[in-house]
Amino acid sequence: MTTTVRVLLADDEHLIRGALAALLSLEDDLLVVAEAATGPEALAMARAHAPDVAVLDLQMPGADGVKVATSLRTELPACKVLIVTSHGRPGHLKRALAAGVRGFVPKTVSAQRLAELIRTVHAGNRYVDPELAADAISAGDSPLTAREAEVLEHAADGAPVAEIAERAALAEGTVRNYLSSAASKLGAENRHAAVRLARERGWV
Amino acid sequence: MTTTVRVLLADDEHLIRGALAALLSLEDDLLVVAEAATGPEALAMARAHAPDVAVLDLQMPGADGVKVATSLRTELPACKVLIVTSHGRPGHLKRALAAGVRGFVPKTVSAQRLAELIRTVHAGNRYVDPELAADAISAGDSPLTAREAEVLEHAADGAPVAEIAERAALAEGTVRNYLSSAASKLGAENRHAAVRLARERGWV
DNA sequence: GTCCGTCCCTGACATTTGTCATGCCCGGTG
DNA sequence: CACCGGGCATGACAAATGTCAGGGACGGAC
Repeated sequence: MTTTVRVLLADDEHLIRGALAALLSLEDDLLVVAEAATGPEALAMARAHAPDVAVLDLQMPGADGVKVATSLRTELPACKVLIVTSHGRPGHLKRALAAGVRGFVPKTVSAQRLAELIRTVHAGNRYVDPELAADAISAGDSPLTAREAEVLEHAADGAPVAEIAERAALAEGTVRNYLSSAASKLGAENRHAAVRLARERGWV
Repeated sequence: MTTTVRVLLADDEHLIRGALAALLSLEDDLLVVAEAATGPEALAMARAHAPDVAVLDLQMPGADGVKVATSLRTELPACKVLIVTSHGRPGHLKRALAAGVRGFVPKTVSAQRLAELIRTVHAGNRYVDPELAADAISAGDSPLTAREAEVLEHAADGAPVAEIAERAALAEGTVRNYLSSAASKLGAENRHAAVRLARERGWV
């Protein structure tokens, strides 16, 4: 005998969410009990409906899937989290696993496969997409120190050094130093390319 | 009496494409005759099946929705194009309309609404999402000259000026000049922020 | 035809950014 | 304890970037 799995669906794209809800409803052991379009909404819905499995998009307005997962971990430990994403960055996978996420797959999987995976994580097992896992392993850990990452983040929008220095409460020379060492660690020509690379790998 | 509308579905995310195909099939006047995951594939499928309406994702590997639309316009003038997108940048809408696209909507619409819109464009009418249209109008036209845009594009990945100069066959001083004027037109502090802004508005 | 505005292009100069040598503090090792 | 090694922080110098004034080409207005 199979019990019914109560599912929460969170994705900012109505089109996908609705379509997915319809498709998952075709599986007679899955029941979509709630939908959400933003991070905070997902959290509220989870509190209200206490689903067995939460399917979260990685990028949502308000709070991303990993942040929601972190909150759920403490508030609803019984609720398993499965993350789906369009652009899989290595660092995100690592953060997701650290947040107690049970599954991590790209949106290129079929709905059929997603249904299977919902059952898999509900049964207490884990699953991460092999390709994303390989990427994460080959990309490895972030080589950046805490300050380097912090400064790089402040530099992300192309702000001049003076502004970064003020925001980080550091001397300009120090900021330049961190940016420079971050860039060389990442193999980038300059800080802007470094920002791009760090973003791609999910390290900022 | 309503005739059957033959639809081509192109999106790189299996999950969405499959779900969408299933949902649109519920409408008895819509028939999904082909699916594609990349730009070139969409083009090939369109040639093979000559659909009435092509529903294209804006961002796909190989060639984006607008490029595909441009090719379709000459090869299959009878095929109406409807573009769906997750992140609507003002400039994209403009380029899309210039390419003869009949509809332009964000992925936040419901499947029900999408089905209606497929009928709308099939009937020969146009439809663009009001909010996206408002954004496009308020953002206005690109204030950048041809050269400014070209140089800005070369600068997009954070390359040093010397490299940009070589790629564009210009003196370094000239390149700096274009970058500077582009930045000031966009109200950016420096060229990197300028690149970011131009991207957001879809001007590069 | 001549004027005016705009785009395209350039080199010289000022400013910002990247690199280097250096010093402090802290935790782990012998 | 004395000695690393690594992260944190700084200022001085070299290199890249941004700014400026100006010149040539072209098209539309008068």
